[in-house]
Amino acid sequence: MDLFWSRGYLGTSMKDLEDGLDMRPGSIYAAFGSKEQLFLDALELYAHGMQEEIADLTRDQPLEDGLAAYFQALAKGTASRGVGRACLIVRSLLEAADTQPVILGQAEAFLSQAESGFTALISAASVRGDIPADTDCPRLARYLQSQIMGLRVILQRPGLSATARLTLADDMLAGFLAVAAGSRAT
Amino acid sequence: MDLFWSRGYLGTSMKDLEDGLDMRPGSIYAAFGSKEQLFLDALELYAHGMQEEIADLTRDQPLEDGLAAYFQALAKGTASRGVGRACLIVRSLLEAADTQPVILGQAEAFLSQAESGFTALISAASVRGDIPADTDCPRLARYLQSQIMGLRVILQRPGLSATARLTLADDMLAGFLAVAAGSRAT
DNA sequence: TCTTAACTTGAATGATCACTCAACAACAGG
DNA sequence: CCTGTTGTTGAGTGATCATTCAAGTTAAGA
Repeated sequence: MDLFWSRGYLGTSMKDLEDGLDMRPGSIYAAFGSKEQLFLDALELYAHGMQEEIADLTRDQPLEDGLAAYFQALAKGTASRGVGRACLIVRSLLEAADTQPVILGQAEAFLSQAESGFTALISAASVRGDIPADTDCPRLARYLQSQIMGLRVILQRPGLSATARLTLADDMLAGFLAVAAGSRAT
Repeated sequence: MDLFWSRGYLGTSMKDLEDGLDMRPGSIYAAFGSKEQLFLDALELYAHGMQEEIADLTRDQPLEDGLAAYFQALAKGTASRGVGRACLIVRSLLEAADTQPVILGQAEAFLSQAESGFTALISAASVRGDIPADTDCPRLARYLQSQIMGLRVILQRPGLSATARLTLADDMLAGFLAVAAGSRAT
């Protein structure tokens, strides 16, 4: 998975995979069927881990604190799946856009799944009282997801100072809270 | 440029370029030197156009209206360089991350250039009085840029309803204005 | 120890990759 | 009409691509 994450689907050759998995081509094909299927398996593994990470955000703390900690971790590069790398699903979505329909479809599906995860998170927070009770949860979830996407992409830039990263994380949280306070169901 | 934009650097073969440019390999190499150089030229062309687009945002209207129109255009897919495709520079940044250092460097440089463009835009808006005069312009520009990145990436998803897109654009603007109102220089 | 099934190996496959270059065409100045 | 220049052509280069498969290895059951 790490190989695909750092090099992308097209950028990862079977040679790379042989070395990374310490398997010979025959074994790889016996186990996974094709390079594409292996990639899809890796993508699913990644997406599954990300789902857990989303669910853990508010395990022991209110939404605001969980998000604050998450944004900070992203900015510092200490988040488990955000070490200076944009989301693998986003990466795959962009890479597969016009050329790899199967991968595109899966990436889309996993993003939709992640959106549901955020919706559940926000819904629970509104029940708990962290945010207004009449919040339009799917709508706010979509906003949150696109904020995280933007943050993770911009953090990919090598030349961005540590303070700029942290300030950006703060602003992201502020923006989210402002929209959360205002995005009521109609 | 359109070829690279839709298929990516690795996903575009010389065969594709021969067809797209209607040139034979010899002419392409005589004119551009290498596939990488051709890509860099295309990236520069794209970045240049984007710079103009940024500058035009507030040509005849206050910042808020210009951004609102831009977000709407992105959501509807009518923006000139946002027709359902994420930014080529962002795409290249992700694709080149660990494998194509030269392209990575250029993508980084163009993003930094775009950030300057946004800073100038915001600075002018604060002088004009659209936003508080003591705004931390580079900081707000970074926030705006990451919002646009997130928006354009999420709009790349095929399965996203038209109303969801427009609502998201509205929320983006609301988030930006809230952060703009609060992000003063210290 | 023999049989059998499951798994691994790595050389070989044809396709495609980015790239080169000797031959050729187009045309301007003399 | 020749000559020099500039640009184009496309078959050909070796490398690398994803993939296959006959042969070899391993291990468990009888």
